[in-house]
Amino acid sequence: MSQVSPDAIERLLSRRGYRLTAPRRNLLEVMAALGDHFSAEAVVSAAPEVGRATVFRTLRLLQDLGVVCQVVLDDGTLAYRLAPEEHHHHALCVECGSVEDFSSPALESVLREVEEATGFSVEAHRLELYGRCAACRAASN
Amino acid sequence: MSQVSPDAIERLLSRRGYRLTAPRRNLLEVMAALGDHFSAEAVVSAAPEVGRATVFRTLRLLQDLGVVCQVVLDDGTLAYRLAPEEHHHHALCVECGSVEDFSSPALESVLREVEEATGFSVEAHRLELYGRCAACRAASN
DNA sequence: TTGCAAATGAAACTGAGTATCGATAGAGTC
DNA sequence: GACTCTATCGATACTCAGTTTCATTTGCAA
Repeated sequence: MSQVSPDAIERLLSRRGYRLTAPRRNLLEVMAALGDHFSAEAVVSAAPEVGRATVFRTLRLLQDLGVVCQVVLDDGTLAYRLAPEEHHHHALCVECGSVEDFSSPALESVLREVEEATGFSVEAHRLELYGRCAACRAASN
Repeated sequence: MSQVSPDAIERLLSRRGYRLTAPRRNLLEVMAALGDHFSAEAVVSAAPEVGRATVFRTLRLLQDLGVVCQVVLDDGTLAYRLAPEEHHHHALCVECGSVEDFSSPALESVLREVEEATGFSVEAHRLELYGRCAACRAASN
């Protein structure tokens, strides 16, 4: 729920043996400033000093570290998001475009059911909801 | 669950007032032959007589008609699939790459819970599972 | 302070999808 | 069967997303 601070991520990086480079610091600032969720391209143009390849490398590194996650938009394109390390899902508002995280223990038991019914063993999953957030519903009554 | 036949789709097209053109017939054959799931690019190169733009237009049309659906692969790229019209989800085997459809009434009640807890009204959703299918599990013991 | 592997950046590439617009061709009508 | 009208098509060129390559730079541990 809480946004991860660039500082905390920097500490995580060095703890894991990754170098604390200027481009990485730079990108963390930029992503925090971009807010909610952002496209890779938005990061590229918000950090013109940083090379394209480095942006994508860093995005992947941060995903591997679990501090950035992918968001599948309703049209199927990908966005990224600074996110809590815990497993969570996204609720995207089709009206204001905001993204909320949520987690659902009940979903886990649904997956367990599917496993039993099909013999498929679930190792990972994505769940994305599209709809209207509380604020937008209130606004339009 | 059952694969939709090109024939049935052709009938659906004309019933809805769309023309039954040679490229469309062609693409339906190609998609059926590509099987399980396929990238847009695979369709483009499997149907060299059909223009790029037409492939994408047709993919979108078939999605709107509900006979083709998107599949989000584990790396976030999109694939397509001839699919039953009913709402369903995908279980992707990371070993053999196969896709199985499933549906889960229990999931619906999970969504209802989320709605009550957050005030978010869910209009659509995606759920993709990644793991190992029954056949691959049996094979590798 | 130095050395070297990790990380970077420029540039060119692939892959996925869109836009434009003149040409083509279903399919209903006569 | 010919006609016509509009949906559809295809060539082409474009954007956006992400990768590859490889020579250069730079954290940081010794």
